[in-house]
Amino acid sequence: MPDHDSDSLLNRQTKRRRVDIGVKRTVGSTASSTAAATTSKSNVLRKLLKRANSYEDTMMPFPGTTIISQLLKNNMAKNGGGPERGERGDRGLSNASSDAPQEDACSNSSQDSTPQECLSPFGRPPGLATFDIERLNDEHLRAKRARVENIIRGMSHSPSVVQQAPSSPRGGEVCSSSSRENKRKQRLPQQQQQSFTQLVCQRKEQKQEERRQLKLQLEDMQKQLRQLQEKFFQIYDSTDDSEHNDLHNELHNDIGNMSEDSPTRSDTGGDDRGGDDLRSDNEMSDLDPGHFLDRARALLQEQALLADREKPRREGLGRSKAQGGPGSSMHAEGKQLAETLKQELNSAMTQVVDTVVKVFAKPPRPTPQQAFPPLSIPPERFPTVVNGDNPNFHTANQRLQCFGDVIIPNPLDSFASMPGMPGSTNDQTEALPLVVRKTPSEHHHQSSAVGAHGGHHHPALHPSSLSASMGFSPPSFRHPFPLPLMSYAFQSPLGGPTGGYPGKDRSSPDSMDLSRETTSLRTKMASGHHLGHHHRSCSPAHPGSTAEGLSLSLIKSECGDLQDMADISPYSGSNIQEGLSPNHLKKAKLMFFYTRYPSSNMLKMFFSDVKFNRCITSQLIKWFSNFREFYYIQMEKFARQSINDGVTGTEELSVSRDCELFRALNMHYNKANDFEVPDRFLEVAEITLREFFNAIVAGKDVDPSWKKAIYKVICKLDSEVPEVFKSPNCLQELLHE
DNA sequence: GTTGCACCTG
DNA sequence: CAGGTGCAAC
Repeated sequence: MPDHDSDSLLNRQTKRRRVDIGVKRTVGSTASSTAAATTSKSNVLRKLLKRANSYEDTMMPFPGTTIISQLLKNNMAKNGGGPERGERGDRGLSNASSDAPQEDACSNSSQDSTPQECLSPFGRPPGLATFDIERLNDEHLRAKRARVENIIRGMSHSPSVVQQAPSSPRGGEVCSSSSRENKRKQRLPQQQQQSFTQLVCQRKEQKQEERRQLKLQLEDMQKQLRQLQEKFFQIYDSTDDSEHNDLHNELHNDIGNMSEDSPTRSDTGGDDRGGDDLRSDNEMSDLDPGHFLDRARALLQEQALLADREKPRREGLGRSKAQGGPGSSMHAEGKQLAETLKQELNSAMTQVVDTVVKVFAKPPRPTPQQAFPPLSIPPERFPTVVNGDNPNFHTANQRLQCFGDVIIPNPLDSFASMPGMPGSTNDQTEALPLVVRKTPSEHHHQSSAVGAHGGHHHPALHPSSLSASMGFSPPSFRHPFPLPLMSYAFQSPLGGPTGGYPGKDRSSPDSMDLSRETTSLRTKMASGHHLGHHHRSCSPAHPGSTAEGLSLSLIKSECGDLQDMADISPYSGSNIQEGLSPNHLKKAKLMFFYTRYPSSNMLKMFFSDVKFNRCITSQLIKWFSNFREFYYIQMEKFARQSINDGVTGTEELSVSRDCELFRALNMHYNKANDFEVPDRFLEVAEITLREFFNAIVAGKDVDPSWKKAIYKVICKLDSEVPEVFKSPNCLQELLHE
């Protein structure tokens, strides 16, 4: 036994070393994943775009996509070509952005659209039924046919349709065609490419024309704004020059910026109104309507703010508008002017919106009643970009929103909830697109009561994932669905026949922004049964939060639901929680004073108010494992310390309630010190300490597995946990004694 | 194949 | 405290 043990443990040690390497491996994989991060970003985009494309193809396009596509394209352009460009840089835009990597396109197609598209250009034979089918086997002819089809299709497209297809923001500026077409084009010989290029140029011209129009309109708007400004400053410049100079400049810059290329702005994270606003205005072409709206909005707000600033100046620092305050005539006047300005700006903005919508909606597609009214995206969505948040993130999500919601009726009423909150930059809405409506059948447990269909979940959405990064502090809640989970769990039904969440998509740009818990959870979920082994990790705890239950309960329940539905049957009572709460943690810690190695059954008995599944069990076990870890670390530490202090025999070692060791332990397991630690624990602690002491003195600690013997001893020292702990209310009962 | 554990890491 | 990993026992 000892031999075997030492062998295996040595072996284990080497493994441990490998674990260390494994850590490095983790780092390495992290590195590779970061290296692949750019790739994955684009993967996600591609996926989304591809989906959009496929939907465009299959579902009959509607104007919304056109606009969105345009927006996205602009956004992509703004982001310095976006991740796509970065990644595919050498694939060359020169070779026409149509040069979508074939394999990639294929894989995408295989995921979300019909496989044929990938296998053969004849995925959509109808238009060419007259061709001899028998010759399809001939590779050459096949390619030829593809070319012809392509040309025919291209010619049959009305120029304005160009706008409709290009949803590929991957810089499909020149050849704005769908990815499928891209695939085709790949196979085109050069001569054919030429005629196609002609087409492309035609379309480009058309686009330019539209841009010109837009530009004109925008210039018009700028004029109006300037007039308003001047009007405004005529009055106020004299009152407080120093104060207003900044804003004045800002406003002027804003005006200037409005005609700028949005890309530049977004590249710098948004708020670059620094003053290089005199950039050449040549390429108005990439003007982003959303951005324009945003700027207009910002302008409006600034002017309103400007007007407001006058008041505190006279009334003190209060931010309240103090309408009834002792207003001077100047004050009232300013206020009135501000109101007027607001109104005018509003109308101006409305006009702009209408214009832009008109221009972008121009493509002669019928307007199906779609759940995605053009530009129903409130301008408030865009300030986030300007505000300096990661533009990639937002734009990516906007894309998600666009494409995802286009297909599925907007699941979260996200739009409905947003108007009326100008400038609030409702952060959680940014991630809403990640949510896909859950089908009732998939979520028939308590969680369904959480409001999958209620539409009220988003205020507390993904508390676990976004609260940390965005300072979003969820109120007490019966948590909503954890978004990443949902995005995983229900991706499959939506992902087309092949379905499934691409396992390789480990580090999507979105997931990178999410908490690691949920991210890795999704990862694990995605990896299917591979998580079987260490599923315990599937429950991100949320100790920092005040509410009980928290998101972890739902996530856990998700975990349980998805992994073993069978485990959760016995509980349907209303008192059964789905997850472990901070109180459960506290209780577990107190239980540790009695038992260091509780069995699963014991845990189930003592946490009877929790709906057990494998995840819960694992989490509880993990808790105790962590407790032990801390416990043994302390023991070793104090044993070594006492050795250093000159202690020579174990009889000198004792653990009393006032010794440092005990205080450390008590602080850990009984922080509030509102529980009286049983004497038995002191005994066990003393024994443990002495075990460590002896082992260290004997030099056993050179053996990498030297602790194992100690563990063996300690695990036998568990004592009965008082019945009180079986009560769900044990904490109250215990702590009030 | 599952489960529980220790270890390491963040 | 949780994630991840390897290992061992069942």
